[in-house]
Amino acid sequence: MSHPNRERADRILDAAGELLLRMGYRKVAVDDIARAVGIGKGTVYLHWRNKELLFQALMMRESADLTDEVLQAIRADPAMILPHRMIPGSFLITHRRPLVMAMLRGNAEMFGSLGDLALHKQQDALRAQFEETMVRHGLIRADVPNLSYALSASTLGFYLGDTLSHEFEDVPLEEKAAVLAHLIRTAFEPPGEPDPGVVAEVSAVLSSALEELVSSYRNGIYAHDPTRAPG
Amino acid sequence: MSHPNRERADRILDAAGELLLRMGYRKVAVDDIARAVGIGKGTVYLHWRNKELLFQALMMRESADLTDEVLQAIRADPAMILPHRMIPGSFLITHRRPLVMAMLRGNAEMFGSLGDLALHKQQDALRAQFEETMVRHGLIRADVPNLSYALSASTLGFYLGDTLSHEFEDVPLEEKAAVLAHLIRTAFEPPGEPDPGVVAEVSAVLSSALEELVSSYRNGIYAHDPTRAPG
DNA sequence: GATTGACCGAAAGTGCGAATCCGGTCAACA
DNA sequence: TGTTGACCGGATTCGCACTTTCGGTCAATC
Repeated sequence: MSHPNRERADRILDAAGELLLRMGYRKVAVDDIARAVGIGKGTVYLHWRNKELLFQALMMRESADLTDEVLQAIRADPAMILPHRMIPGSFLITHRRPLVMAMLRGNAEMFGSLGDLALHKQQDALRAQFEETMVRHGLIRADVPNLSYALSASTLGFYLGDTLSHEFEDVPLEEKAAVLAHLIRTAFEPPGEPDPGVVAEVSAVLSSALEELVSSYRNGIYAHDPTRAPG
Repeated sequence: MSHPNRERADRILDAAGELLLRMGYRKVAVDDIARAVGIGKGTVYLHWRNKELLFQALMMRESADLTDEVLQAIRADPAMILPHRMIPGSFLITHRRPLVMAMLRGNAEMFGSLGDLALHKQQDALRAQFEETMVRHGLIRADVPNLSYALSASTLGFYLGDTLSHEFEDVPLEEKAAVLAHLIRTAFEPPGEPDPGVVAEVSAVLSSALEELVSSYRNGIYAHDPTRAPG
């Protein structure tokens, strides 16, 4: 069985991520990555069929790690699934991952035509499930019009933040998260304290959904399909 | 007194706006504008010293017209000054002005280095006054952290809307405005009905501030400074 | 079998003179 | 006095040959 070292694959992705942040997709040569790791260029192609798949794997790993961080936070405190904690929490976690930030800001300089492909599909599915679960358990108000759009639009501005305007770029991230928390709680959550039993149940449901997403990401990372026989 | 026709100036700005939308700042030649109006190129320079000032005048007129529309809406119904009506109202009015939309989306293709200059300064000042007045009269909650940032970030996503993602691009504009209204009311306004007396008073204050802004814009449009004597 | 780097060809970059475009001016004109 | 468009020159674009870069392969090597 041809099983290229996973540890080596990770070192390759480490180098790729570092170089990607520094010089952008187009300026990073596969050779650069190989030399940074101290291996031959051909070896990189033992792991992924081409450059694009390599970087897709990199972004998958980033997504997996990020999702895992959220998952851990929920495990540490199930009340984290409440929208006004979950959303600002994800906001903070995401902002500590420059590659993910660059990706969802659509940084065209950094990712030259690096299509997100199925990556967003799964996230969208999860978000839909999140919303549905929340509404069903009464953790999000039923009277919000067009909930999907409402959440998306309300949140977007926080992520794009000082992409334009620079006006608030030195407001501390935690303070921005606090503002987001206020917004989500007042506009999307029902008044009063949530029922601990419901929280525990929803927490369990979402945790397993997140687990599934993480392992789905992880599976995609090292799939290089070495046995590609022609004909 | 050298007073080039204001009506002609307006026709020039009309043509400039049309061409700007169609081909972008760089591709619009002053000659194109002149020919579209049916006048000589030199005549354009009787109105503005150079191309950049012409387009600044165009954007000023857009801003003036937009602001005036908001003003008229307030005059027609003073309750329009309530945040949950004012902000979605401005949202709708703005979205009907493609040039303004392009400008605040920072459409670099369309405006090549066309600095906003003092244009944003005044809008920021007005926004600050709006917020301060609202808070002082109890029309916006006092417990919102970092109000300026909160309003800005909450609103931004609605304006940027489907610049990214395209996911919600065929949600009707009015529905988006309704979502925004819900957001603003629940997150920024105090519960209960506002006092009609307060509404009338604030309406008067804001109206005169808007009037001032409109005429400030209008003054800038035709200022071409023909008597520029050297040293 | 795993690994490598010389090698290939396509594609992108470079240098540079020629051609073109266009903002801005102003003498001529109405 | 108001208007114009030919004209100027700086900047941009174009054409084109040449060079370099780099993704991907594979015979040779370990």
